[in-house]
Formats: sequence, C-alpha cells, structure tokens
Amino acid sequence: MSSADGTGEQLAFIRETVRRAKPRAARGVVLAERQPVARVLVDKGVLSLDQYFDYAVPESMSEDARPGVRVRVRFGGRVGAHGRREGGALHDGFVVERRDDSDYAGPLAPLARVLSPEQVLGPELLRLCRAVADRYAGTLADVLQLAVPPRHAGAEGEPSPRPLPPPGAPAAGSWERYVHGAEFLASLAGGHPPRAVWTALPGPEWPGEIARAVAATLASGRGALVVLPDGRAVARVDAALHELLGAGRHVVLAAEAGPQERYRRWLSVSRGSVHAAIGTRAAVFAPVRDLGLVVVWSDGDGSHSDPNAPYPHVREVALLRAAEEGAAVLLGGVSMTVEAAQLLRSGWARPLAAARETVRLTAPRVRTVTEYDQARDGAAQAARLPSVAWETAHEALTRGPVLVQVPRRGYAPRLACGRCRETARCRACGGPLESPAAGAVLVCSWCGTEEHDWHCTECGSFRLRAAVVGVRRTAEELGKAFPRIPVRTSGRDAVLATVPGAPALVLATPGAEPVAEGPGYAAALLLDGWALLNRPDLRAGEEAVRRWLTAAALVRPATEGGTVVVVAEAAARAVQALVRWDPAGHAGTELDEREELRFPPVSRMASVTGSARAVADLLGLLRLPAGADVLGPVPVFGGNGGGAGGAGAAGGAWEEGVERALVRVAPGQGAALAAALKAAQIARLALRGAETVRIRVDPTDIG
DNA sequence: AGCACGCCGACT
DNA sequence: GTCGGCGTGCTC
Repeated sequence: MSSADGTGEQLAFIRETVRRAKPRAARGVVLAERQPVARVLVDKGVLSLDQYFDYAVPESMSEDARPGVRVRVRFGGRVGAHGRREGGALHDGFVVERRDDSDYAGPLAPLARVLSPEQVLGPELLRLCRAVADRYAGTLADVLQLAVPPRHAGAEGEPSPRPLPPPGAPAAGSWERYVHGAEFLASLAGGHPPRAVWTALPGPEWPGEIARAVAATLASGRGALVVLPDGRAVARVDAALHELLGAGRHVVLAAEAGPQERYRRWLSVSRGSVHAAIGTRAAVFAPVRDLGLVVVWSDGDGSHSDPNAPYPHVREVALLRAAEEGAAVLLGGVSMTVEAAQLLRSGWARPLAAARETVRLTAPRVRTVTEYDQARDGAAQAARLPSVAWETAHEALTRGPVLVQVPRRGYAPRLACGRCRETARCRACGGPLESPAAGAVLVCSWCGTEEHDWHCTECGSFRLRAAVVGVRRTAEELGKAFPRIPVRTSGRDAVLATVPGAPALVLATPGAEPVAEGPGYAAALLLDGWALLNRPDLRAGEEAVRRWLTAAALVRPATEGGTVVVVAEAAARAVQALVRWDPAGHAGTELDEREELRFPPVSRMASVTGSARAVADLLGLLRLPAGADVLGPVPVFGGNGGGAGGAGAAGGAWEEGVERALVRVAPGQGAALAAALKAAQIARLALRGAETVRIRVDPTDIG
C-alpha cells in the first residue's frame, strides 16, 4: 500500500523499526543501501499462508540475499512491552524478490540468516511453481517442496563442470519410420517449438528416438528435459543418450542416486552447466536453462501422478512449462491417453505416428480367447490356461522367452469362500485376508491379524478359493504345465530389467515386464483381462489398453513369429484396440464418450474430501463459475487415502462421517474452479480453523 | 500452527 | 480487586 513517492519515508521508517525491533543488535544492524526489503516465501506448510512476507535486509546480507536463495526468518513473534521484538520461531524460506519498499505498514523484522548464496529458485522455476499451485488449487510452498530438492551443503561447495558446446544435429535414424519423424527432428534442431503426440512403434527403439530428439534440441543451443515413469525407463534413455552423445551432456535425476549426488546433479542443471536432464516425475521441475523441449514418456502411467499435495501430474506440469517457456513438447508412448487425444483434436499438438503399413510390420499378431475355451489338456487345465494360450506358449517356447502378464501382485491377494464366493474377511477389522504362500497361515492385509481357523460367515463353509490369482501362484501352476522350462517372475518387490533371449516363462505384473534381450519375446500371454477391464474406473479401458500394449510391445513383430494372446472378451472396445494396434483410435473414441458424458478431460473436476460438516461448509463457501455442478457429497469407503475409491463392498465399514463431493466445470473454466476452491479453503480456515478438507483437482479415482 | 490479547466468572 | 477460562486474530 506504500506509494512510490513515499519510498524515502518508508525507508526511514524501516530503518527506525528495525532499530526498534532488535535493540540489542541495533548498532550492528545496518540496512542494505540498495533494495533493503526482501520479499520472502515462508516455508511454513500448514495454514494457507500462500502469501509473501517482507523482511528487512541487513547490509551484511545484502550481497547474498539475492532472489532465489534460501533464508531463515523469524516468524510469529510479538512486539512486547517496550517495542521489543521477541520470540518467533525460525523458519526456512526463499527470497522471491528484492525491493525498495514494502506494502506492509508495520515494522519489518530482519532476515535471520542467508543459508547459502545459491539461487535455487530462479524466476522461471518460481513462475512455474506458481502456475502449478494455481492449476491445482494448492499452495506455492507445497509445490516448492516437490520442485526444489533439499539442500546439501557439500554439493554446493563443489564447482559444477564447464558447459559443453552444442553437439551437431543427429541423423533421423529410426525416426524415419514415422510419417513426420525426420521433419520433427529438423524442427527441433532448427530452434522451433513443435508440439507432438507421438504414438511410438513397438520394439526397443523408443529410447534411442527420445535421445535423438534431445540431441536435436541441444544442437539448436537449447536445453531438453525428459520425464519417464520409472527407473528402468530412465536407465534405458540414459544408456541411449550415452551412446548418442557420450558423457557429460545430460544428468539423471532419479531417486536411486542418493540425496547428495542428486542435489549435485540438480545444481549442475540449475547452474546451466548441463543442458539436458532426464528422470522420474520430480524431474519435470528441473530448472533446465533455455528449455527447448519437454518429453513425457507414457503419460498414462500412474507414477506420473505425484502422491503429494497438490498432486500435480507430470503431463500437466510439462504443458504449463512448455507454454511458459516456449518449448517444444513430445508426449509419447506405445499407447495414448485421452488427454493426449484431446491435445490432438484441439490442434494444440500434431500427431507423430507411423503409417498403418509400418505398424503392421512392427507389431506382433494378437489373438483373443475367452475364458470359456479352457484347455482340455490336463497340464494346461491345471494352469487355468485356455487351450490357445497353452498351444501358443508351447510353440513359442521353442523359439524364445514367453511373457505372461498377470494383473495382480502377490500370491493370492483376495480369497473367497469356495462355496458361496463371499470375500474372506478378517474377524478383527473386516479387512481382506490374504495367503502369503502355499499352505501358510492367512493374514489380514489391513491389520496383519493371523487367521488360524477361517470359516465362511455366510454359509459356514471351510473351503477357500483364490478370487484373483497372483503372480507367484500362477508361476507354480505354469511350472507344472511346462516342465523343464525355467520360470522367472518380475513384480513389485523384485523387478527384473531384462531377461535373456533364451526360452523361459517370464511372469510379470503390469508395469514390471522385463525387456527380453535379442529380438524380444516370442509370445506374450495377457491373462485375466477381465480383472483389468472390469474395474469400476473411468479409465479402466484406457488403462487396460496401455498395459496390454506395453507388454505386447516387447514381443517380436508378427513377421518374425511374435504372437500375443489376450484372455478377454473379443468384442470389448479395449480388446479391439489391441487387436488392431490402434491406441489413437481408442483414445479418440474414449474422448468422444467423455465429451458426451461431460467427464474429464472434457470438463474439469475436483474432489473435496473431509468430514461431512467440513465438506458442506466448503461447498457453501464455494462461488463457482456459471454452468458448474456439484456431484454428491457421498460417503467415502475406507476413508484415509484420497486414492482408494473402490465401491463400498457389503460387509466393509463406512468410515464414520467421511464424505466426498465432486465439483465439475465446463471446459476453459479450470482456472476459475481452482481459484474458487482455494478462496473457499482460505475463507474456511479464517472462519473456523481446524478440520481440514482435502481438495484434489483432476482426481484419479472417479468411478 | 503458536501465541498473545481480550472480555467473561470464582477466588484471595 | 485479581487470576485465568480459552474464543479470536495476527504473524513481515
């Protein structure tokens, strides 16, 4: 509120108040000559203090307290009896801006300390984080926690390497297989920002293709960023970049490196000495200088969704970033999300795909079987394999490894009564019982209570059956069906990156499929397709297609005998998409349907979760844009997570009083929705305090 | 969140 | 008269 012409006055006031604020140090505190005010983001998680606070800058800190540095400040103290400032806990913060004056009328406290002169929060990163916070109705402090890694003094002390001059533009290589592939690379190399949704061909070439896109961008003198869903994918692109560009041109920002090494690499990017970064979801914030290209691989993968508030999605952050920094976008994957299809339909991005003929030559043959074609053969029957699947595997095992995709982890994750099929539940808490290994004692997967003498509460039967059979159980059964063939498993706790090209059965849960060395798998069996398709989730079809295509993409082309057998209803749309190898068509059809139903991403939704009272309060304070509607509130099953949104099964307990409402707005009203939610949240905190409401924009689990 | 100020009832 | 209940509001 201070006017520009009042600067001198304000300055005098600040000097005076600072002298008054710290009387004992007063003689020592000399205010900075230039820009004596530091606008600081105080990193105090709770209470929606999503605002800046001004602090006085002592001359001694003036040099170091540049925008973007980490500082410590006193916050929450009181001006005591004699105008003396006392108390106030120390908090971390970032200097956001240096100013000549403050619009705060009261006395300014001095910065307590500059933690280090490293400018970790540059103006572009700050703008991005601000945009992400706004997009997701979250606070800047929360986003910064995701975007700026924790400080490691040791790493800051070391100098970063000298930047290398730009490499030469790469040849198009396997990009030639795509209709506009070479053109896309040339555009990147020429310094332009093309935006593409890339439907990658099956096979092992995609990491190399990403590497070429990065190289082309570096050749234009700009930086590049690649975000991948998991460490194995990062390792593959890392290897491809090493092969194409050698060492020193890129860094890997992933958890496995350890905090100090990770911070060292992050600094080398932040300082501009390395121009390309690849990594998992947090890497989307990596402050690559002069960003020319953002690549997001397999944006439908759940790990691109950050589990921490405000739950940003890598794809959305990447798009915000590209828009702000004028960078090219490459949204690629073997499959295609509805969001990507929407970018194509709106014309924001252009398709990057191979001709139909090329797809036919690259993809494996896909066959469907229903569960009813169970094999007559004894061994195959024991393995619960349809005869076509058994025959395919049997033949393929003479030529190479066979991948078996099993949708659930563990041994037999859900057990049911063998007679009436009622789910077997824990007597202590009602949670589902599981069987850790053959013959082992049953254990509750919620509370861990052991069950020694189970019997069905409905019909009294003592017989159990596996409702969904997991990897390990299937491995045992297949081992019997294919004697002398080695069986390997890859799942959550033990993920294999690769398997040899020799004949073997390779069982994996979705997302954990190892890459087969050599020409790829001879065949793949996609079991229990119904389990994927019948989930009560808006994305069930899209997710099934993605998982199937991801596994099928590891199989040899049909021309080399590669075959995929999927056990699912052949008429289902998702199954057809796999058979025809048409992820773009499927995503387009899904988009049509979302449009009709006004579902995301055609509309934008947010969920509001909390006690019935708190949710009602927030909805009451919410001033929504025209055309918005509120669905619910409805009771939430299972409570605590925002994630587990399964339909309430009979016999389960409804968590007392927890409700969820969905708020939906028309296309283009997303920003208004987020702003309204945030305003309501702040208003609610001011009025009542306590009881929190979890707000989630783009909720993942809408049935 | 802390933490102080403030405007009401039971004590010395 | 004074101590202290925790309701309300501010923190640069």
